[in-house]
Amino acid sequence: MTASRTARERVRAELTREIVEIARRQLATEGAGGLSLRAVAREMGMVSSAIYRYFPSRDDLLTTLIIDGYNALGEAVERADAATPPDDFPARWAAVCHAVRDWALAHPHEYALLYGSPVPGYQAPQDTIGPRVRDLVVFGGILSDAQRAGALAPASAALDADPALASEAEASLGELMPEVPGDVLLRALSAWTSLYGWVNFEVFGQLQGAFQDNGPVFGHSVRVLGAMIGFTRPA
Amino acid sequence: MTASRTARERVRAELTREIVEIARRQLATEGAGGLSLRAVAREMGMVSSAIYRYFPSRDDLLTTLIIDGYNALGEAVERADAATPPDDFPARWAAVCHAVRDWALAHPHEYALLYGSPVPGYQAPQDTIGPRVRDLVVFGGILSDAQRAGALAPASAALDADPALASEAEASLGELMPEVPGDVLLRALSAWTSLYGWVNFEVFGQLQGAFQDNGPVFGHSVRVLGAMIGFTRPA
DNA sequence: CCACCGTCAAGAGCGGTGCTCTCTTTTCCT
DNA sequence: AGGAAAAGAGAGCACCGCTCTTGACGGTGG
Repeated sequence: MTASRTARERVRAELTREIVEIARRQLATEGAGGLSLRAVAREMGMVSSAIYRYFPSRDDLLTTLIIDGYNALGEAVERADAATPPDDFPARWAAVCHAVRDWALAHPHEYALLYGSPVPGYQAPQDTIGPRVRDLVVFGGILSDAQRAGALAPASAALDADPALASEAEASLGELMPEVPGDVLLRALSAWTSLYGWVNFEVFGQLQGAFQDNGPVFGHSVRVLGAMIGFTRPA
Repeated sequence: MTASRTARERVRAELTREIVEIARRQLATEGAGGLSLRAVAREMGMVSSAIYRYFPSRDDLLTTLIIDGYNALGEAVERADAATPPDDFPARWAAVCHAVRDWALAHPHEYALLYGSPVPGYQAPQDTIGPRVRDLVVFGGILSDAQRAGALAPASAALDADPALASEAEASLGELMPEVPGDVLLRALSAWTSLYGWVNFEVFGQLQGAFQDNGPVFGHSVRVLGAMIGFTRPA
């Protein structure tokens, strides 16, 4: 009974998958603005209105692509972290950074969809908040592990944060990265924004021609930021 | 003679200005994607094709808005820096940072146009490179001044950069911020990306709900980054 | 076995877009 | 005053997202 029903549902799932795939390819070549339901339909040999059986609107298709994007980036980051010795915290931080940059450079339009200007009139639904923080979860794990292993420098006295600020940071980030003191969380936040700031600059062409090869500069920046966070090498 | 000629040219300049103004208002309310030449024409009581007498394409209008945006941001940064005691380098750095953030939060759509995903199919012409770096020029001035005043910490031995990297940084950024050693330039670059990374996150809604008020967190982050760059307080 | 009913593709159509072309009107210069 | 240059008006092209209606297909209950 379900077999026959799934017969229909299977072709539906397959078509849905194909739509998303074609859409992603168009996204990769044309960018988010160039994604056109009619073009997807054309490429599938469908009529444009038929697409609406599968995605009620362009925004819904976009949402799917966004969620997929966050998941792809998150997986890349998770893989990079998992492939690094768990007690070498500077290396894990560097692995995460390079994973983010590499993925972004490999999928610039998808990255733009995730971290660029929000699509006008598009409001991200709640479904995106889970996948959206997968990279942050990995980063939080590294921080927590380092803290537990005593491999995180304490806050420097010269730069201690307002205690209220530190505790607010602990409250809002404590779930993702428990046990890490607020001071360190705030430093880590700066490093995190620097990572994504760099990638934004690079993907969006802001530092075009500044360096012959951005890779080494990025690598050095990652080391500097790791030191700012306070990671110490394994004993 | 020129008076009569300017009679026509004056109305042309006036209309051009009005087009840009309406376009900027639409940009502010609708976002870059919602900018429509037809809507601008409607609001002016013109026919859509008449707009093309003033801007040959939508992209050209966008370019004007972009240049204006860079100039507005640059001016805000310059003003903030000029209003700060010239020998208080941490304060000047902080002033620049807050100027960038404040302007971005006040003009989110214009900011998105400058630092968000590039508009698909749009290639920034050469005219933008001048205004584009006005903020960076200010930052470079602060760095150079601090260096000359001996108010910049030298590179820490533990984090010295590859000499080739440092010299490449000096070569590519030396014009904007002369006399600053490459090591420091690389640290400053990290701080700069952190600044814009933060503002990106905030303007694009990425850290929605993370903090009650982002302002103090940003302020602290700016102090941390200033310390990372190596600014020291005036004697 | 078959009639039924839900699912789906197809097509036409609406209002919108950027942009081009032609035609007329206005303005300026000689 | 007359001709050239500039500007506005209008129609039209190809595209877009999206909606509505129509007809066909196919799994399911009687």
